Amino acid sequence: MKIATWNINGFGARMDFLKRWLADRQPDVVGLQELKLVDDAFPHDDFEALGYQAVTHGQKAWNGVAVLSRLPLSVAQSGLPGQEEAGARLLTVNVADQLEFTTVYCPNGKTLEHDDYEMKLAWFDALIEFWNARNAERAVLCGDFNIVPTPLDGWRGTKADGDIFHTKQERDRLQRVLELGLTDLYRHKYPGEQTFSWWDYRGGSFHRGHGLRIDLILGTAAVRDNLLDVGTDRDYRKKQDGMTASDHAPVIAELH
DNA sequence: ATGGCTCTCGCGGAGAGA
Repeated sequence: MKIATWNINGFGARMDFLKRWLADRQPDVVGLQELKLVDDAFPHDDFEALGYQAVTHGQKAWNGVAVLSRLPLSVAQSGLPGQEEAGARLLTVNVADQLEFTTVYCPNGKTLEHDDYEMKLAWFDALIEFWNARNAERAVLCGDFNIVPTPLDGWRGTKADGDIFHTKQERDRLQRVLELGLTDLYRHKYPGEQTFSWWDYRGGSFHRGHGLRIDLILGTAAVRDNLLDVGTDRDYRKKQDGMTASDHAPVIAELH
């Protein structure tokens, strides 16, 4: 089973690029973030023609998450309880009674002084509470976490410590998520390697290697123990036949 | 660098992203 997470930065702007990627990589289950699309506008027929059932939790212009799957899906949770005002950022589905799959678009925070930073921390507290109440043996929590887990995961290393995305408060929240029984699949498989999943559009960041690893696939022990491989799909951070890429690349994990 | 791209809304240019 091939699972993936991808912040597509606008479904409308990325649909053709997304279809190309699905046909090329053939993932079984995909969590998408930043659709910036209302649910009614999602072209389900187009994706069913490609073999994918879709479930969306969207909103106009901002945020929005979805799961695409080649296996039957049922919705378990749409929206993080108590955090509705933060926007459409969480979707949990059951995949063919084989896997509980949650995708998240965690708040950005903007700056340490902005109200959104406190909102980000509170959102993570709610996520921890939400996950703590779940108990599926085979579960995945994936998405855009908007936190750089350790200095190894950002191009500026320890020089970025304390900046937004790199604060102790944010990293402590992520650590508490992991302590709920989840493993960061990439870091588990490649303990000392550096890879990124996001690069700024500006200033040639991609080609200069100025990126961050903020898109994560976390799994329970049952998922981790069935991990074959995991990595960033860097080719899809690049333009494809004139189609612009998202500023995030897909992250793909292959499981037994 | 003092955010230099790209997205959405909507028709100009502002706000957000990370």
